[in-house]
Amino acid sequence: MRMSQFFLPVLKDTPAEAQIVSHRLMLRAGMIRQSSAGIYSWLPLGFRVLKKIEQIVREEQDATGAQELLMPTIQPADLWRESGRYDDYGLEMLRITDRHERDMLFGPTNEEVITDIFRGSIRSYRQLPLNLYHIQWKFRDEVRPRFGIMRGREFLMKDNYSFDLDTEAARHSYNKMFVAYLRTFERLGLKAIPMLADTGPIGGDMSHEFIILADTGESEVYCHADYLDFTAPDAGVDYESDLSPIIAHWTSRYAATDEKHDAVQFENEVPEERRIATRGIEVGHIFNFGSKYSKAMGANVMGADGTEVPVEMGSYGIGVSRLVGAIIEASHDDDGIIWPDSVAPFDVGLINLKAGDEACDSAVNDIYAKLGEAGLDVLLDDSDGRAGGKFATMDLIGLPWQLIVGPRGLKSGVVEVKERRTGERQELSIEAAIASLTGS
RNA sequence: CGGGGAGUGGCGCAGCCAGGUAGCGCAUCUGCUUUGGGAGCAGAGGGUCGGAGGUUCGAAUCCUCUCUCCCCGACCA
Repeated sequence: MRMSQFFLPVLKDTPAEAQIVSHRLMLRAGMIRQSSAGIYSWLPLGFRVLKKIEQIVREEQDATGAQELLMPTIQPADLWRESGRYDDYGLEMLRITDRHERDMLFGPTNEEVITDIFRGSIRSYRQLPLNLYHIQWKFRDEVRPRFGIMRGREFLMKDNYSFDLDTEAARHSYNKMFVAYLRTFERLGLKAIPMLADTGPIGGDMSHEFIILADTGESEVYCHADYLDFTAPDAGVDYESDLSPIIAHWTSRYAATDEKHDAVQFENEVPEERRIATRGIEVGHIFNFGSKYSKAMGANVMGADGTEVPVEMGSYGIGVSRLVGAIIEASHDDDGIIWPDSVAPFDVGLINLKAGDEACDSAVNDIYAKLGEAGLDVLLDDSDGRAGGKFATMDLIGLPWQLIVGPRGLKSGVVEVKERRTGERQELSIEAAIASLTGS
């Protein structure tokens, strides 16, 4: 992509409304624009990142055997009356009336719709287990949206729903998602720590929030520093095998949000120098709720013994749009964003320091073509701006690598490769620079 | 929902208290010079001052109502 043709409205000044760093950087880097409180448009650069994250989430879901579908944003109120949540959900639910005066709503979540789909088509335990997910926009009419995309009213969420015959099978479905989440967040370049979460009236230990540590997080969290060195299971993990050892490992140290925090236990279990007390951002939440919805909505299956039982369900959410902000909170410096390779909107920023100069233009066009052929996504700054502005913009939008081509270097046959994360620069021949970026 | 703050050109702001017909920086456009970390000079364009009502000879400025946005708190699978 040539920057001269790319819609990238970067801002030099920080917009007054933005308080936290991810919000400021997303606005400045031309990733989003606010439409109204808690509702944003995604501009091309931001949308690229959103899609990259979405794709990683999708791949890790598919690896577990979960199947993607797509449910609507607008749902009928009647389904929610059946589950009993129409009145319970409160003002956070955006209620809509259509032209026939039917009560509708913009879905804040999808348990009712998925349960309706399930009960209409599944009759037998032989069709289980089943895990369905979608990645869809949600709307929750928060009293006070804030932190830009991190706590918006409209947000993109991956949510899935597992269906099993009994609690043992449901636990396995739960464990699968636990492992998939560890892998997903690791691929996104994040250290996400599973923390025991409140299960409400359901009880039990089958609910975890996945939290990344960040000063700007919304909740206070306490955990053992060992978690920072844990590594997620690799891609070869067998989801049909017994996953409980992995879960045991990842729940072996103290980790709790303030609602579940026990100061005495924390001090007893964690040596002082290993205690982490900071703030965190919730990026995922997995939950088993048994037969709460299946009972209320009549989602039953016939068991092997010929008796009909309500299906055991769980739901699992990842805040896809929130992750964009969360990654920035975890990875930035004074100059701007530092994208992990896996979600960067482009792989390389190619800077032509002197557009219009014959030698620079031809070298840059040649490099651009070769990097493209090698499968890299390149953003070429072919504008006729000044060097300082180009460097500042490239640092701001945070592409992992910069390749800087200027008349001075070209005279001695070299270009500069800069790693955004470390700031390290290397002068290399054009061929060597291409080779280092393409890994060949 | 309680408390606080703000709406003036695309962005950041001044002007408001002590009413007199809108200004600064950045950005944009033109020209010249410049060119490796957000250039200089000269010129130009762009604003129903959030909206509605009122007071006044005259309102960005005073009064009333209203809308929107932000911050703190409460709230939040």
